Amino acid sequence: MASGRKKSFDENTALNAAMAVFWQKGYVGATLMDLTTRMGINKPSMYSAFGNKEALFVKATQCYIDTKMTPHMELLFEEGVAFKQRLKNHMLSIVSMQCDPEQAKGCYLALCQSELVSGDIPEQAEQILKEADLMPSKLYTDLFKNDAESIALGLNENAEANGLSIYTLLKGTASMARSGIEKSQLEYSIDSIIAGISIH
Amino acid sequence: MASGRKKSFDENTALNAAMAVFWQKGYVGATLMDLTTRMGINKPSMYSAFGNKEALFVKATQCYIDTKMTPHMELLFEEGVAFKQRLKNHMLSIVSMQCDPEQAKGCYLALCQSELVSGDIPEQAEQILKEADLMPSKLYTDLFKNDAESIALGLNENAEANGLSIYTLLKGTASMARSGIEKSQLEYSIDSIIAGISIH
DNA sequence: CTCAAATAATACCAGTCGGTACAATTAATA
DNA sequence: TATTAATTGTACCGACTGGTATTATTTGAG
Repeated sequence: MASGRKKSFDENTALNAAMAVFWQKGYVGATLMDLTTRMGINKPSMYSAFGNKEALFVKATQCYIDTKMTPHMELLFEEGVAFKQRLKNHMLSIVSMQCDPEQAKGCYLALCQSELVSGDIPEQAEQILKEADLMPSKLYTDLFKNDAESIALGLNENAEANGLSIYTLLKGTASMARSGIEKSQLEYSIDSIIAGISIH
Repeated sequence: MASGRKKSFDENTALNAAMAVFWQKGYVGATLMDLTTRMGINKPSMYSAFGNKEALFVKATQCYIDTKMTPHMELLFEEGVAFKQRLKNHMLSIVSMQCDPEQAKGCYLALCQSELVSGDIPEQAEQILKEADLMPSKLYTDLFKNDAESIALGLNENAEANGLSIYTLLKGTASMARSGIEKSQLEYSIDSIIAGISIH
């Protein structure tokens, strides 16, 4: 059996490039020209490797979740670190990425989720974006509800509202980051929201 | 002198319809088809009345600022209302609009500002969006710096950071609102941030 | 009633969109 | 080395983009 011409590009490298484009331009705004140019391949190669624009987007989004979002989560459960400090470390880590000048500013997911209302996002893309939006809400709520220190502090009483407050502020920092604000200017708001939820 | 055929549509009504489309789809996502259909006119009428897509966008954006954004500001300076209560009233008023089911969810400006990074926004549109982003930062900072009650509470010490915290949270609520969350679920985060900035 | 001015409607323009057919290359197997 | 499978580059498709030329319609003034 003959085995054919070797692929001249690395799929994972190309996928990361596509992720960077969607991160910058969103789903609708990213054209196949933008994508294939940054991926360093041409259209037929993209279509044979990933299917179509929507399938590429789904894979790029999953890649973002796995490599850019999930890593911040373990900071919430670090042993030997006080609850509020864990919360702060987690949020600082996210804001740090949102403001990182080496990649697109803000949050890939927040950007693309804002496109959903337009009605121009195909079905599977819509689904993964909506699922990704539910995940943090649930995670934060569970944390406030179940963490021993959180319970000791009485923060489990308003677990859902506390979780939503954290998530809301992080969406705000994503938006601010996209407008070009520096990380150092956003740290204060993290302290504020953590202090604020401790009062109610 | 002959005076010609009467215009069959109201410019202000059409402009409000255009505003609604940009609010839903952003600048890039809003096509002339979307716009003219919702405006109830055809392309040549739009071009003769407003110039082109960019000029229409600039007018629609100014319309949003004047009719949808500015009205919330006076709540910050209402006589006989305590400082934190003024802050809360102001923020609740904004979140109420962001979640209003009668119009597009979230914030027109936040949505379109998120498109700036893509590089696909023409010059004048970019300018008005950037200016509109600086306005709230400055307003909140000045309020914390100069308001008598704010000074009495010591909140003028971190005026800029406090102002940025408020603005950041409101961008977060805009993003949450766009995802379809209810107003009642966001009120808690407002109390949290106001309580939080009082502590530092 | 005629004429001129302003509007509206239709049709069209070049450029770009996502997507694909087809032919030219490349490489391993027989 | 001939064959065959896989990837590449080029050229193209219909649909849609923002924008406009042209024609048809409506109006008030003379």
